[in-house]
Amino acid sequence: MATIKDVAAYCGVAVSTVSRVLNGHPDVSQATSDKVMAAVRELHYVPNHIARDLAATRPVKSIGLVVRGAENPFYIPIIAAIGDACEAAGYTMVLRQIPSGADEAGEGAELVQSKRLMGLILLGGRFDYSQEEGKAFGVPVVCCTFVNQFGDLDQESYSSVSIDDANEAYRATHELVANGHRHIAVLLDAPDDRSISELRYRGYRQALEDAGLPVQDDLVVRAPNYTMGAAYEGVRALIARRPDVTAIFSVSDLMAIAAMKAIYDLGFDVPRDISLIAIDGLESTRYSIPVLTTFVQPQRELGEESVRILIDTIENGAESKHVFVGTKLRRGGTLAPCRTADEAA
Amino acid sequence: MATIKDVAAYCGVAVSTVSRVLNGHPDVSQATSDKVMAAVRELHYVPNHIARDLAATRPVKSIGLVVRGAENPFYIPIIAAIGDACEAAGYTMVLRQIPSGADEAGEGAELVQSKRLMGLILLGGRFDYSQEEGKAFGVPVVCCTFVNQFGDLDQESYSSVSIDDANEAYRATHELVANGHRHIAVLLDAPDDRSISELRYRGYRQALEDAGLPVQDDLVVRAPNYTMGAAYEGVRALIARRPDVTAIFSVSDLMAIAAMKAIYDLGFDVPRDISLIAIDGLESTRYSIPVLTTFVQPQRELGEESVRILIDTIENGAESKHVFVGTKLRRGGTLAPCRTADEAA
DNA sequence: GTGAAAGCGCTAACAA
DNA sequence: TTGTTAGCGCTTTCAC
Repeated sequence: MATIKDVAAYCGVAVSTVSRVLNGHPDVSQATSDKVMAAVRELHYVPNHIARDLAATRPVKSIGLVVRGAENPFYIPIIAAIGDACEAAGYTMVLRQIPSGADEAGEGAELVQSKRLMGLILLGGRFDYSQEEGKAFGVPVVCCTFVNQFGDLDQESYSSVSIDDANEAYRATHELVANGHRHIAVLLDAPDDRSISELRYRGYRQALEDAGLPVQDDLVVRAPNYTMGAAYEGVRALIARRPDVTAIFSVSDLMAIAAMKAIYDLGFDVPRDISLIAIDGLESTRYSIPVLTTFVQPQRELGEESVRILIDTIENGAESKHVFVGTKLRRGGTLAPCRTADEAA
Repeated sequence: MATIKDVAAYCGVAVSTVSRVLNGHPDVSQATSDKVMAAVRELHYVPNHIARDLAATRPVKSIGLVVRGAENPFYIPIIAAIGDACEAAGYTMVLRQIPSGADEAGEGAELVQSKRLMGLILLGGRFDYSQEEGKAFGVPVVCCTFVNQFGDLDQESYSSVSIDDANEAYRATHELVANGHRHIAVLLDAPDDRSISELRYRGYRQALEDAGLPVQDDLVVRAPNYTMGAAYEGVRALIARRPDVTAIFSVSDLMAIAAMKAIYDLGFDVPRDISLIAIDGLESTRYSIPVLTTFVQPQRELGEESVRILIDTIENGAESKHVFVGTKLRRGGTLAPCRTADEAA
């Protein structure tokens, strides 16, 4: 494999000269530059990034992206947007996928140090980082799609870009209430994971309380890891124990799709018998029958804003900030007024 | 940031000693080892991968994965499987996502050289590599999910793991024929991209010919980039111009879902009026109503087998091979016997 | 405008 | 068992 030395030898100049033309430094004669470039092509020379990064005194523009649960299609456009934004800003993105159960704080810190990264974006992480974990990173951190709500981490020590989960869940649940629904179930992630699911659950409860409706445990369905299979089974069980349920708020699109199937398989109709509303806005749920009614998250914006904040912090020492991006209600066909509203009220 | 020198100085030994304990080499006294490990913890030392890789004389176990069109959910489980398999084999996976239009052969070659990778997996690539492109890699290459059918690349110069696209498409189309369908449309990717879509189109045509049915251009729907939106519009147009169509073979699950929606929105029923069959087997299409009938690809197996072959070639110089993995027909509810079979025949 | 030389952090002979 | 030393391929002063 050709090295910079080979190129230098090939055209009789010093390696430093080759380095200069390769990096577009001034003070190189056109003739030398041409000669070097010709040699580069001739020898099929490709710079070795490993050596380049090691030698570089100016910091290498690179950030890490730790994705927990990358099998979730919701993250795909976000990851793509982050990749594009990094590319555009001249940064290299190092991606690390970790299983749902893994410790992304530790993994992230290790990644940052071993690859000498200048910043870190956490996608789909936990909500309970400790102060110590926060300090271990040593570089600016942005939490994408979530806020560290349950830990004791200083809000000044990191940034975040997400939707206002509790509030959006409140809005979703309120849509159901406003349509006359009284027996409203909720489809959550596995028990007590101190995550997005819990925040949305709070919004759901608040909406019920504000409407003067009771919060009932047997209207709660918990599907471990947001899986469709678990959601499907959970909703079947729900309908069996609570045949009076007329609406379901799902914390994710995919679980709502599974719920729809469960309802259908039991011989009921969406939205005639049971209404459905969710949060996420996956592209594919525009093609469900009927179209899923859901609060669409601006996925690309979530990713782009995360990169913007991170780079601003890295390059200009900008203060940390926590931004909420808005969602947009896609009015599909899974929500209808409650037919039994009067008697149920 | 602490370096190996700091650790060495901290506990009064040479850097080589630190290096030895860090890399688990034998011939280090327990006492020294303990001392070093303590210092490592004390100083929060994390080895610098960049320097390590540069210095390593033994080749760094790493492979590249170039994914073209990573926004396709079909690839997610494959990427995850490849990542897991690499991890298990002690290899580092470097992922490069590139847009659908990009030149993955060039990108792949650049990636391999600049990061000094030992092998390359191409996911979702083109089908027409030239011999020259093949040589440019310089390391073993495995094409995952496709075979280089249209280029003039030697079959001995690379490996591949995929389904037998033409054959599976033949089977899918044949299922429709066997159910009495005579006017069978096909839902393809954008025009003439010399890709999977074309191979499947071949299988479709062959199946029709073998059944003595004509291959008609106006039964072909082409949706650029496999997008759902294009598939939806395309199928609406298809039904408008060919109201006699009773079945559609889609080369991908997602396009089939979009087709289903189009059929429904036009007031028709699946499978009563139009039957649907596809290839892919996405998890989420188990929850469509009715369940999509499709040939399920063993996604994890595709990824794992690719890694196995690549590493075998790297480490043992194994010969290149081309393996076909099988699919499994998931009999959902989108396929029914043709009601107009008699008159149409 | 160009070359010589030092070193980035680490590994791996080779000595001791 | 441990220390010394020479690089890995590149960037970057500092001379010339």
